[in-house]
Amino acid sequence: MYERKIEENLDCGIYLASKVFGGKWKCCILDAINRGIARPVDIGHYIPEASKRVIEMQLAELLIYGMIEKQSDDTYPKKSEYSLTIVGKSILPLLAQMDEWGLTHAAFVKERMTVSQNPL
Amino acid sequence: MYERKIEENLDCGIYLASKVFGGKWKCCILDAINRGIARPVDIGHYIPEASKRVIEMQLAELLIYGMIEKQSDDTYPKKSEYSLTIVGKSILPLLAQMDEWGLTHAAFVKERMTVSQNPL
DNA sequence: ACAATACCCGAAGAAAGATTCGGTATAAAG
DNA sequence: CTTTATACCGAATCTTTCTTCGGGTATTGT
Repeated sequence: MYERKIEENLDCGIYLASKVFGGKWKCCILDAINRGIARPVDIGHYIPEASKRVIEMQLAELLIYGMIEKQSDDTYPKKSEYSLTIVGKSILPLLAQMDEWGLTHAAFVKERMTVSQNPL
Repeated sequence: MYERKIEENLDCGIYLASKVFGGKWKCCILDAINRGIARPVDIGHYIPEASKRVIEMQLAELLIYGMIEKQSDDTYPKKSEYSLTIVGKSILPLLAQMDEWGLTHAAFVKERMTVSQNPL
């Protein structure tokens, strides 16, 4: 079984928050589910750049953290549906603000990145 | 020179934002500088868990992105001082909110993590 | 001279995270 | 009976990020 090597600081709010929704596509997944895109296949179509596997893994994480919940009727082909929990919904305003900050300052940041030659 | 393999999407505000302040200690560094802890040595003392090197690297990144600026009078031993730029200050409310969200839901998340046996 | 201090940098390797590929399960449709 | 569809999981490999260690520079104090 996998065991983390480097200690975590879950008492830092920012650290905990970024653990919960800091994966490569978690924000997009939450956004998709919030828009009613409930099933893994459809989330995959909504975010075509993300690999199928990472969506599965991050859905699993979000489930563990209690950000989303799953309804899975056992008809076949399986049709799992995910929805946001109350706690899951509570981060949406935060994501919206991050997005807004990013879009507002995108030009500034890009400018700075090209001026200094470093590719970060 | 290091070259990124995987394409980035800098047009997503969240992606850009997390690129700018998403490193392991960038938030803490910004917090420190905001509190007037201006010099690398002192930042290091303020965040003893962070390695010296990562602080240097993340300071350099924040400088490139224009979140902080450097005053370096060339007396010796060198005394560089960092301060937040206007743009750098503009993310502070966001960080405060992330921290608040994290602290508010820390107990919930930790509970969920222990109930499901997975160590993430 | 020479240590001490403070900042910065490079490079090797470890750790975390993502990607890729393959597999399981089940039932309905062809 | 074979194919198709959907969800999920495991493992190898690759990419990115962090750690660790060492070095360089230039001044001040001994």
